[in-house]
Parts: sequence; C-alpha cells; structure tokens
Amino acid sequence: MLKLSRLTDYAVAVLVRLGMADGVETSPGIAAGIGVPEPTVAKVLKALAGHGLVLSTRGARGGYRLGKPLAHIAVSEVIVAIDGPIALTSCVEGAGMTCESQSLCPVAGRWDPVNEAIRSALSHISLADMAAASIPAAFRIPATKINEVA
Amino acid sequence: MLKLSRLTDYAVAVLVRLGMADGVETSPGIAAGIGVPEPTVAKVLKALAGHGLVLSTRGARGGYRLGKPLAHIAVSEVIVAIDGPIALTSCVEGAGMTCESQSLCPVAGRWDPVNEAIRSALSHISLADMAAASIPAAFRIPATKINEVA
DNA sequence: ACATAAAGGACTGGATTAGTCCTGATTGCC
DNA sequence: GGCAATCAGGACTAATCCAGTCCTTTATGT
Repeated sequence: MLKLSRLTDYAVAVLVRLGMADGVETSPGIAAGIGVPEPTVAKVLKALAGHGLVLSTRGARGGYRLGKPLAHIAVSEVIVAIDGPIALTSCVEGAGMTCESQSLCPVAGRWDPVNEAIRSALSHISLADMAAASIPAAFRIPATKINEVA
Repeated sequence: MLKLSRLTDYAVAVLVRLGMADGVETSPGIAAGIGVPEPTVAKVLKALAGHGLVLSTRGARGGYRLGKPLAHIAVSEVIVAIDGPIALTSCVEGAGMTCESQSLCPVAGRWDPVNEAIRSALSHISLADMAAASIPAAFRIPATKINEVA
C-alpha cells in the first residue's frame, strides 16, 4: 500500500515532541506523552540516536534531546533512520543483486527515476513543516481530499 | 523500507510489455515473456483490468491489451491499482478510523502534505518514461528482443 | 460441442514487522 | 562508595501482511 512502518510514525511524533520540550526528556516520559508503549519508544529513540537525529545523555537525569532543530530535519531522514534506505523495489538495492528474471525484465533498473523523485519530495519537507500547520485536533482529514487523489 | 509490493513491479513490466506488443496477448504469453509465474501474472492482470489500465477480451483468441498508451499511464495509477490508495500512514486512511493515541499525537493528520508530495511526484512519471531507455544498453536487453521471446 | 481464455474468490506458506525482554554500561546523587 | 536512574544493544516472540497457488465459473471463437 506504499505505506511506511508504524515506527516511523512514532519517530515523527517523538521528534516533534522533543522539539517542543526545553531540556532533555526521558524515554518513559516521552512514551507517556505520546501514548505509545515505553519499550517501543525506546527502540525508536535508539534508532534515531544512531543516526544523530537525537542526542542522548546517559546516567541519572539523562535523557534525549534533538540533534538539530526540527526545521532542519527532513522527513526522508527520519524514514531512512527507521526504515532504511528509500528504494521502492528490490531491483535497485544492492549492486550485486541478481534478479531472477533479470534477463527478461523490460524495466529493470527503470525505477531509479521514481525513487529519485520520491527522495526529492521527501527531503523538501521538514518536521517543522509537519509540526507547524495547525489542524485543529478535532477534525482529521476531510475524506473528500483522499478520494479525490487516490 | 518504504518499498512497494513486488506485484506492482510485475505490473509495470506487464504493462510495458503490452505496450510493445501489437495485438492482444494472453496471460500465459505475458508470463513467459517476463519470466514470472503465470498465476501471479494473471492476478496482476485482473487488478489492472479492474482499473481500466488494460482491456480484456474473453474466450478463445482473447487476451489483454492496453487501455491507453503508456505515455498516459502514470506510475501512481499502477500503484493505486495494485496496492491501493497511496497513504503513508494509517492515520489518514479511513475517515471513521480512531487512532488510539489520537488525543495525544502531536502530528495527527500532518502526513497529508507528505502524501500529497508523493502522489504528485508519482503522477508526473509515466510508464513511457520508465520504458524509455535510461540505462545503457549494455546492461539490459534491448527492447527489440522482447517480441522475439513470445 | 469443444477448446481456449478471462473473472473471481478462497486458501496457504513464508516473510516482514511490531513489540517485549534481558543484560550491560554510564552517570548523578546521597 | 554505593545506589538508583537511564541509555545501549541484542535476542526472542507473536502477529500481521503479502506473494503465490488453486478451483470454479463465465464468455467466445472454431
């Protein structure tokens, strides 16, 4: 369905929340804040820390803080941190890969421009963009908008 | 990994192949041509037919042909036909959906611009673009060879 | 009539992912 | 110096989702 993993969704929520906090926040604290089980949030935070999107401080009174301002974090960075590289088909992943129907496939390798287009689109949207615009919590998306495009 | 289903990949291969054939082609014929098991190709074709991307003729000497030229088929159409609507997160899917952490989630509904960006990017790339040679001929098979295989 | 070919749905095996848990390392506080 | 808090990292389990297969029905040409 071309959907990304739920963990990525959590990651965005976590980062936005961190962006609104002053100092450091602990993993349990964030978990409580966004309503997601603590171990799961911890997992997400570890992944984000591994990519430098958040900085961690260990020990008592430690916790996490943003690695850089929300405005400088692109959605694509978050996706890459959690889900790995953005590559729509397995064809393009590894150089050494051998596709079974390689010799027959008429579009082998042609997904590249598509991947590129998506990467580009995703790297132009920052978390600040997502956090900013305010949809009053009450209404989610009007269904009309969805059906129209799909 | 933000990857789309393998069936979508097959769908593109199928459509491009149909675009190069003159008349109708049968499901087994296409399957042999692109090196994918026949039942799977049949499944893909059914989905494509359901969305009008291919037209079917039943009975003896029947088969499939393109519903419109490759240049007029956007990648997004294929994805929608096979994988369903493009919606990165489950938040936006159904209007009636209730997200557990709805009241807490700080980015509720904020994926919309992202979805929109991706839909836009994907609808600007046609299958003709993908079929058009972008890869050095050395790598893959020249298009001429395809008709011979059938 | 018979052979060919699509339409449609149901079922199964495998892969991927979310979520949990455990152990270890680091730091502040008493 | 010891204790408690907190991150780091990996292993494991359960659930979900998807690719692939099969069966039955309908339609059409020879």
